Amino acid sequence: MANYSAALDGVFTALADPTRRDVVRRLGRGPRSVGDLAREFPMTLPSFMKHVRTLESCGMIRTVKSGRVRTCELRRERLAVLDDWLGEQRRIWEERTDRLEQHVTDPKEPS
Amino acid sequence: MANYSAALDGVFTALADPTRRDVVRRLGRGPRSVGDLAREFPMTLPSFMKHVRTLESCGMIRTVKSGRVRTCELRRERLAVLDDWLGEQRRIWEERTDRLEQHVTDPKEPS
DNA sequence: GCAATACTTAGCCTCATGGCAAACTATTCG
DNA sequence: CGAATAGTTTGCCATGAGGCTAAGTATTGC
Repeated sequence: MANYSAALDGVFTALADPTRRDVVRRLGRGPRSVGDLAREFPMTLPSFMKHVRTLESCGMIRTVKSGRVRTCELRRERLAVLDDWLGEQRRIWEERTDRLEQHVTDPKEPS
Repeated sequence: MANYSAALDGVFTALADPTRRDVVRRLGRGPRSVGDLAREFPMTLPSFMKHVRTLESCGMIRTVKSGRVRTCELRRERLAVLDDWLGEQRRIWEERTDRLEQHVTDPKEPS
């Protein structure tokens, strides 16, 4: 469970941008080519490609070039890092809640 | 379920920084003062305060100043926006999976 | 082969982010 | 009151993110 920090940095940063979240959402319905996706966003292709590269380098998507077309596919399993982080948070909260309840149950606990 | 985009921007951006994730983790164990927290990070107080403000303005924490001490408290419920987003993603994926399975079940489906 | 298509690369610009030091304000302790 | 404590404000800086245009490369259709 060591240090997922770099992975978390990448995934959270990638998803912090609405364009990239939108790409993830669209790719959820199935693979698409870069150009095909890009047409749906109000920016130039080079700009859009940066988002694709960002998503790829944090592992959220996989891309393959075949001929002159680059196809993007979502890597759903990558969101596990978010689940893990959320899970860890909740574990910490529950520990705390347990401690608090213990104080209530056993009021002669030293302050 | 309209447009959580601004909230998502804020929360994802806040959590994209390791210092801020760390603050969230520490606050999971209970409220702390700014100075108390700051001592555990290798940066100056003003720099640290920026992180606190970022977390506060996206709603991840609440802070109250009493006397000369500002106390920070986690707002656990704020992570619901992440749960919602993850949930929406999964819903989309499942819809897709259903469609794919339908093609397998009913192979005379037109291409 | 030539033109159109689908990216890629290069270079540039602007703004936001994260960090700093110095100086200031407001509380609290002795 | 005066000093120490706990933040806060200000101003500065370097870097990186996200966007653009222009020009280049590699495929594919006619």
